[in-house]
Amino acid sequence: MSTKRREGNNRRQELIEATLNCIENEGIQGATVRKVADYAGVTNGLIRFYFSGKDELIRAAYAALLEQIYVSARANIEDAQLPVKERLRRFIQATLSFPIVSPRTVLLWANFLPLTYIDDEMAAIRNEGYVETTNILQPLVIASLAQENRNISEEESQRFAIKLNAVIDGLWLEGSMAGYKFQNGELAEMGVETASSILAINLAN
Amino acid sequence: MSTKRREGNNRRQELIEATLNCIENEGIQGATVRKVADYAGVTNGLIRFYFSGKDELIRAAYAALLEQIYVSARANIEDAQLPVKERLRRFIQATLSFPIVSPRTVLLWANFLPLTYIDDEMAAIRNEGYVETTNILQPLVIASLAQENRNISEEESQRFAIKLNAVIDGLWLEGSMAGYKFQNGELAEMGVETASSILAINLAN
DNA sequence: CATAAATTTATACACTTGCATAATAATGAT
DNA sequence: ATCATTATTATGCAAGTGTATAAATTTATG
Repeated sequence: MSTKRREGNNRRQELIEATLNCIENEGIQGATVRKVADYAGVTNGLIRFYFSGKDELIRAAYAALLEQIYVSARANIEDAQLPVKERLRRFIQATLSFPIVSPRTVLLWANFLPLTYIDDEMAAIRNEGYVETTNILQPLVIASLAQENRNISEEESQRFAIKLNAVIDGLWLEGSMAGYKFQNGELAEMGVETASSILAINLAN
Repeated sequence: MSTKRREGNNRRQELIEATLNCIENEGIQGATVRKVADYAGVTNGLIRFYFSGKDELIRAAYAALLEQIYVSARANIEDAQLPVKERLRRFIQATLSFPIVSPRTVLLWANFLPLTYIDDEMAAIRNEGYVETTNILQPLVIASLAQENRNISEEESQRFAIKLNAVIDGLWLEGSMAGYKFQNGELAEMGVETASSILAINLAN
């Protein structure tokens, strides 16, 4: 095989992407160093040049996946100028749209999840982003209800956040695995509707 | 090793249970025929006496898991004498209680899920029970709302069922993976509350 | 209790796995 | 152009994989 050199300095990122593609198509058990190398169009030895071993590659791929999800989820809600209710609505809509809603994302998530119960370092990667995501909803809930002069306890707001989070996760699963059931934007619409019901507030625009 | 013979005719079931235990603890990649045999306290050759190969063992284990989930979910709702609202409430409560809510169940579910996208026979096993479960909620929704003289379209009832299913799935995930957050029965209570909000009906007793 | 059938173990084999190491090729500095 | 550095391939190895097969043990049957 002829030795091809990278143009930029993106081999490491390419290998991570190849890992995700391989896991998506072959499953975590099918993701061997040789198959990942195939997906990247290189030979297996190269992986050990950029990663200390397979474990580090898998961990890097998991971290990259979570990062991609977080970036998509937080799109458009950072703008502090926006009304709170609109930020809450946008968060729900973004989480219930492509690319978060897709067979690929849910498959990768499901493949990695068990590893976080076996490998402590994988658990740490998961927890890093977990708190972050959890703490998005609760402040938005508190602020949105405060706008309607509804002041709720800390405990109540936490339960609201958990309920909203559950609806979003459940619709994400259903939309990702049975996407043919939903028209464009329908899933996000149902998410906003349900969140409105739970909070007894009108989030639609 | 001394050859120990079974008392009853339950070796096959024991091997399936051992497979589930092994996958729960070691993940699907760690579930080799030798490790499964260890979990069952036999030697690896025996697996081939009861199953045509590893694939059949995995499929049997997946089918057994789904069966266990379905049995738990449908507990107490078969009784046609019960008021519909109570049957709906019981279904939600059962799905949001042990053993469906547990790290084991969600871990096994996550480990098997990717296989249903790779192996057609695994996909078939999943689909067998899928329609069955989906069709539980929608009739209960229609009947519950009809009791309040609210007649809804087929499409509307379907959307309600999808929303309820999403809440249940999402709470199931959260409760299984972060069970420490919830007191006894709290998860089921939140499920019934949320379902009540979505349907604009009082399901609590 | 002797013999056949059913169950379980033991062993071997070809193949795959992650990883190590050496050889080769491409790049950059001077 | 030369040479050191970086990147990539090629090759090999020890351990683990699923599976096949024969041997051993237990149970059932007469």
